[in-house]
Amino acid sequence: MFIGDLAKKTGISIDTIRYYEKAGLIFPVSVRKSGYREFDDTAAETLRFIMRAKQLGFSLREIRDLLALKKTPETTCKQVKARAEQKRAEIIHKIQSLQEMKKELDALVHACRGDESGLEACSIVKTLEGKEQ
Amino acid sequence: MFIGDLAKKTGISIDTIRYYEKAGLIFPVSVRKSGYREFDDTAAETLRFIMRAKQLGFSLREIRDLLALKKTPETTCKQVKARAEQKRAEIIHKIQSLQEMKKELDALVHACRGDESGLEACSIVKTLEGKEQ
DNA sequence: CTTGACTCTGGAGTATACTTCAGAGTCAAA
DNA sequence: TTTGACTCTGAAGTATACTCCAGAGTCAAG
Repeated sequence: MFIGDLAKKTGISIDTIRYYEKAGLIFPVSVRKSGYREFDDTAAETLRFIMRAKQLGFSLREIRDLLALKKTPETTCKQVKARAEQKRAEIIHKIQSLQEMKKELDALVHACRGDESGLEACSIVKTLEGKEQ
Repeated sequence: MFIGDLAKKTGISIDTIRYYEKAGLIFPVSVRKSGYREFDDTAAETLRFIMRAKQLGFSLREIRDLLALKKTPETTCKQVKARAEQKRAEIIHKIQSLQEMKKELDALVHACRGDESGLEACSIVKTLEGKEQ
């Protein structure tokens, strides 16, 4: 699979894939003498992981670290586990923040009639008027 | 409260606060003839909201939209509710993605002895070897 | 072996989100 | 009223994450 096929398969542009390779996030399984890169399906999986992680606010550097967990060749088992646990804690924290935000929005949405009436009658707005500028 | 006090209170730099003001995320309660901005505690709350939302992968534009939900002065109740529900759906989606990631990390962490042994013995690495490059 | 689509490298350009700076003016305690 | 810390504006600079481009070379079907 050349880079164009991978791009089509994942919806990520060729330039972005090359950028990710320079940033150490993804690697071709082989490179021909011509410089042509060849990829396999795990590359597509990795790209999907990158997209998901990006949407969740992880930087490319952090994503590179997450991916590195999966192929560290010179650290001990203990170190690998410690990094996995740290990332797990970060993720739990993000989930909690999002759940707080969701709860706030739940309260707003459920209190609101959601009809064509003006804002004077909107309970979302009423609820918030006392709290925000 | 001047901008420096707000900066100390929230840990966000003066310049960043001014940048957020230009981007329409935060506003002083008043501005003196001298140009000096005055803020109140709701500004600090807003800044904390911004920090939280940023960590979760929302762009400044999206955060501005979230904040705008709280003070829309010219739309109908229905429109406000629709936007709240849309943001709620986005947040639910983010939570689901994070929970998938957490599940993956859970499996890795719990399967791992986490001792000083080399990577040949590390179950995290073993688990992933078959899946990633 | 030609041809058209594809890929390469390196560098420049763009959007977002800050960050720094200069030079001028403001605040309020003493 | 002086003084030292603080604030203002506008513009330039930085980091991250792409995005685009030129010019040269490669691939594989016919």
